[in-house]
Amino acid sequence: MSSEELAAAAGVNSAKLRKDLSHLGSYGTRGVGYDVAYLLHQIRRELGLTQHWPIVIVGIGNLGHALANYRGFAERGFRTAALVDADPGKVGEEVGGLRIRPLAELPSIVREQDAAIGVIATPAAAAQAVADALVAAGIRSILNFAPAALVVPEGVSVRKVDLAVEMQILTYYEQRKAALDEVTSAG
Amino acid sequence: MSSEELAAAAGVNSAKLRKDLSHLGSYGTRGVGYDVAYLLHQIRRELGLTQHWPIVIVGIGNLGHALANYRGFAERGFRTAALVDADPGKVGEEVGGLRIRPLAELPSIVREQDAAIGVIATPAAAAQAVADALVAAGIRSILNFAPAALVVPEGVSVRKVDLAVEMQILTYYEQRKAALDEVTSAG
DNA sequence: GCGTGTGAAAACCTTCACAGCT
DNA sequence: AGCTGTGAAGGTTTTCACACGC
Repeated sequence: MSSEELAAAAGVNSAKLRKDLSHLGSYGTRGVGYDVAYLLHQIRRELGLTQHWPIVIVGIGNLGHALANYRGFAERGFRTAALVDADPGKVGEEVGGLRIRPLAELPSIVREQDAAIGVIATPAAAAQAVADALVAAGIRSILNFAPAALVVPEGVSVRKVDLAVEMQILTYYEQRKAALDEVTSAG
Repeated sequence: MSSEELAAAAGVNSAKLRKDLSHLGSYGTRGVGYDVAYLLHQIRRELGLTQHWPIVIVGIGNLGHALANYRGFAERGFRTAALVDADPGKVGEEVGGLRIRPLAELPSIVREQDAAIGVIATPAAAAQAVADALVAAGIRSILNFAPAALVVPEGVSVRKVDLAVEMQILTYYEQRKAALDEVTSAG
């Protein structure tokens, strides 16, 4: 398959796609294109998608529930190793085949399961304390769904997903579209 | 508050923060800093966060459930106007105080509720068909949680949130950290 | 004196365009 | 002939650094 076709499928410029792929090495054939299966294998290897990563979800509210039951993770190389909640009323409850465990067990969970990623699905007010607990337990990668800016030590990676912000970005464009419509119909 | 303090809180460079704010106008005072309350008001106005936006959630599985019950939206100016699912078995069921409605009702929902954003929380296989239905119903902004690249007409905005990709980015860094550790301990 | 607002410089990213391999 | 891989060009974003107003 040519870079032109791959780029069209991905919605990007073909030169960009070729340059990006060139960072992995020369896996294309001039005059022919790319062997998609081989390319996928190389990309997976480079991105570390060939191994399975155990994750710990903290905060089993609505979002935590959804994440615990989400099939997409397993399909993409992630295994939900444990569920944790600070609420003693929730501890012991079973969600998606896993028993909810207390925050205090984080260190042993991380050790036993060799957990690589902590997912924070708590309210914003609890997020920093949970992040501190995850880091203390040995976690070095955090995916944060709480609308809070986390402070973590050097060497710990944090990614934040803020659902409301995603929508706000859409409404910003929506507003601009509306303003543009007005100008257009007036002019 | 100075740009230095605001930048530290946001985790960015102070010059960048000042330049970004300057696009909204001159809301700071030289030698003093910014009036945070006034600044927030100006930012909210510019970003269109002063009005409430009705949203429609399509696909009431685990994620759809979580989104329907998520409090964070209301706090940030979004109102869940309707829940929609293609599964006749789910239609009529009540989630978060709203009755699930069939896909066929999308046009009337969008008209009656003046819905601005469609949220796709379906499996990947259904995502394009749902997007087409949303666009046909008059929606011009889509937030897509399905791991699928949507094709939409000019003038329709799409944002994609892929939870597995977020984790893959973390594991990529994790892998690089591990490789670096090896080199360091070997050298 | 202090901190904003902003030209200019530096860094970074994307696209062009074509030499070179199949 | 056709498509990759990549220098060079063009564009955008980030940072620097300082004139200017409080």
